[in-house]
Amino acid sequence: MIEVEARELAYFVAVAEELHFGRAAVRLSIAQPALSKAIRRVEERLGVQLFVRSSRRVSLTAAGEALLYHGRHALNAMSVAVQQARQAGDADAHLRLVIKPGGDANLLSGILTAYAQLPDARRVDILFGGATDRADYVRDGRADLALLYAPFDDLTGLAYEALHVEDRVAILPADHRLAAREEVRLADLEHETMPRWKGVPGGGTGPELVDVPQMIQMIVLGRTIAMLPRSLVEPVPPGIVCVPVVDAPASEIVLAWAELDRRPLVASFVAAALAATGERRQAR
Amino acid sequence: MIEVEARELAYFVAVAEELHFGRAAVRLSIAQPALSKAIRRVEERLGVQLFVRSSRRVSLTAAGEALLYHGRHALNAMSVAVQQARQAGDADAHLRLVIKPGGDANLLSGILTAYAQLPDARRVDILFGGATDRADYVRDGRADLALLYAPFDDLTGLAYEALHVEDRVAILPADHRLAAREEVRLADLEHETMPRWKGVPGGGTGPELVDVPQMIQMIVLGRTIAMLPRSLVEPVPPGIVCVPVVDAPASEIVLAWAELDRRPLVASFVAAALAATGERRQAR
DNA sequence: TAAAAATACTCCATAGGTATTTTAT
DNA sequence: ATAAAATACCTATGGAGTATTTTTA
Repeated sequence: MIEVEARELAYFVAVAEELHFGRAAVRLSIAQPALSKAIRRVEERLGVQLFVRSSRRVSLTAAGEALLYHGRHALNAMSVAVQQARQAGDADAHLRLVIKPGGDANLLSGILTAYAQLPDARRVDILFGGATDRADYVRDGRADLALLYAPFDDLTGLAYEALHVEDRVAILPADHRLAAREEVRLADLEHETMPRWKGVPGGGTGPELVDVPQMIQMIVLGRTIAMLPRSLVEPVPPGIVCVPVVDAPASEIVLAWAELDRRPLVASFVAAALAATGERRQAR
Repeated sequence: MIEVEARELAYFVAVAEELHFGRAAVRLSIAQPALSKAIRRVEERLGVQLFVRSSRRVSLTAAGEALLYHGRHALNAMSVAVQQARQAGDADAHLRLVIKPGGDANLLSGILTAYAQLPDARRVDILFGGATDRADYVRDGRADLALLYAPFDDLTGLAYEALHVEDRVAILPADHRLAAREEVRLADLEHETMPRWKGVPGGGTGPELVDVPQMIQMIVLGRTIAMLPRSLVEPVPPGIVCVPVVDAPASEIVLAWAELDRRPLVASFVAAALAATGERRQAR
């Protein structure tokens, strides 16, 4: 029935990430021959080669790529199962909500107030995640809920409800050629310098930015412009102008949780949040 | 790092399903004391009790319920990882599409023809699943793609594209009081006898049905009426009348695949299917 | 020739077996 | 009284260690 043990899969993932048996063995705190043997064992049982080895280079086969991708997910699911069991044992564990500092569009206090009214309300721990990893907090069980932005965040594996829909604005220095416009279109911004966001692949050709204050700096200096949901630049700092981008896809603030997490505990919070923000949208 | 091995988790799931250490041990082909010890070991490492045992009854704790639910998913993910690795090693494996016999609304031949034109087309194996388990074929890796019905099938863990949207019709015997109507509303059907479908919890109060031909029988006999997407009763058999239900949520035929499956192989088929059916809808 | 993986072997931790006891209905 | 889980004890498989050899850029 069980073809590969979780430990063996973790060994494989370590080697696949390091592409070096020696370093992977160190990372796993086992000896290199034991690791070599374990991987060979797995290859034998699966009947496929996972690595192409030479004494100078280790690389993944197509089968190895597939096992790395799905294996990471399986290991994550194993650890989630353990965490959920632990937490279910603790009858009055706190709810954990992860947000981006300053990224709640002023919805949070209303939500928390509404939730606190419920008879089954638990204490809520607010965790501060980065711009890009809050979804992972939920996927790997470090948090129960997250405030995320659609369509920016990857919502794979999550269920969600939209709390707030807002238009997107171009954020321009006050002396920019488009700053006086009532509205702009995506085509107007086509040749403008847009920033890259740290940890996010793709994006524009401009400076690499870490957070909004730094972005404001760069815009005031005329080094870049940006396009964001309006709430992220409220209040509008001096020297900056926000112009609605009428044809950009709308941005949504969504409350997300693990798709598999059907605890009433979580549903209650979501219901309270929806009531507090007055939105009704269809859940997945 | 690894807190519970896959084998231990499988042991736990077996006991949780049987609620009996002896029977679970038989099912797992190990001795009962070994199983008792393994479960105790897991409980010890997790620091939570999973079962309440007496010599007459075994039952799950809240922690056990959580571990059963998430553990099943984790074990499934482990087995999917293994299967995907095996299949990736086989460079010209077939695509596996699961459908319900007669449930393709005549879309299938067009899709297959369009797909066969592609330069990277593989052979397509058509699997026949039951009314309710086709989604599971995809979730556990027995199939790569499925034709499903929204909102009937549970699409958790799947990504999908809608191929065809159709209205729902009330299926009535020719002598029914509503049979002459141009259209009906849900309220008109409120006190009618609706069938239960085998393997589907809930539903109406009428006879338990296995398939559409049997349903037709029961409707002709006046034992029940039903409401289904129109394509499932094409051509309309004699003695039967279909009347559109104007306020029922629309039914969609969707082409679904595992959310985590991002193989170009699958994407190609989906693209061909969309082109062949002429629909464009947003994927998840 | 040197870095790195594979092989050879040894050992022991532990999963699993059998026999028996304890427990709760 | 009895069904069923837990405990006691034993065995052996195989995972992991050290030392060494093989491989190829």
